[in-house]
Amino acid sequence: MSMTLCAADFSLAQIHASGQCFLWQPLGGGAYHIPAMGHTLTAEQHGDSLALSCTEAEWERVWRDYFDWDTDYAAIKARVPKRDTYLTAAVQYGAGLRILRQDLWEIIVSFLVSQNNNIPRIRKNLQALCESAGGVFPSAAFLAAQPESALRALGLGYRAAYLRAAGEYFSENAHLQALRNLPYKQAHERLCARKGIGPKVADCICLFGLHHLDAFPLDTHIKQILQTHYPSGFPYARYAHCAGVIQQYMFYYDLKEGAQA
DNA sequence: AGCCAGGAAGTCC
DNA sequence: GGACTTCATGGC
Repeated sequence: MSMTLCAADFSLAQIHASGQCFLWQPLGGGAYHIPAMGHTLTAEQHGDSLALSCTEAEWERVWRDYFDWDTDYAAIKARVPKRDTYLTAAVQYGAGLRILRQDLWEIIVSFLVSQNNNIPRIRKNLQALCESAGGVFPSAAFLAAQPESALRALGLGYRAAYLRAAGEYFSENAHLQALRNLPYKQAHERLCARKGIGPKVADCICLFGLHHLDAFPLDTHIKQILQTHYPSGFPYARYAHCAGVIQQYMFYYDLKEGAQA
């Protein structure tokens, strides 16, 4: 390890388990191997002590941004009123969560794979995709060149056709860049025009791939939570520009009852 | 055997 | 606009 930081509102274990990144490899003992942005990092956390395998220059150039280090999560948590006992508990439970700033293309692929799927199998599918691409994350051009049958052979099911179509469209790098330049609503609308991308997956791409914190993905967990704990409506207005983070606290809090590691 | 998983598309009305 | 149904796959 080449550097050590003091980490507040930050937990590698919680981030890894929270269903936003699927290729971290747990090494045991609080350590993770993290491939991202064309780099790799080994990170190990004990309490608020975070040890990293990178140089300070690489931290500043790559990982500081990736971990969303400079967003004030304490300020977001402070928006939750104490009388909201459910969210108060959820925020305390997932106090170390972050919305990583991951690569847009990786997020598009990841959440195409995620639809009607579960987290352990999403990991397996994405690992199989990486292995088929020679050990790196498959590029858009690579997916565009795959016969659908080759992708189905990896266990991707009907999502194989969606991945191929996305590969063809996003091989044009300008299409990725255009998304980055749009505000949330317009990015969401443009994403929904792609085959295999509906409202929920588009929101995940906006939140995790474009860091639009207004995005509020409504998956089966969140829909159920809203029915149970907010039958008269969720106070979206209270969480303007951070609803996506609040959503992530709720999602992660809900996972603890599910049997997913 | 049936239901669920970070859903979307197609087909009705 | 909504409410079904179908689409692969694996785990429980």
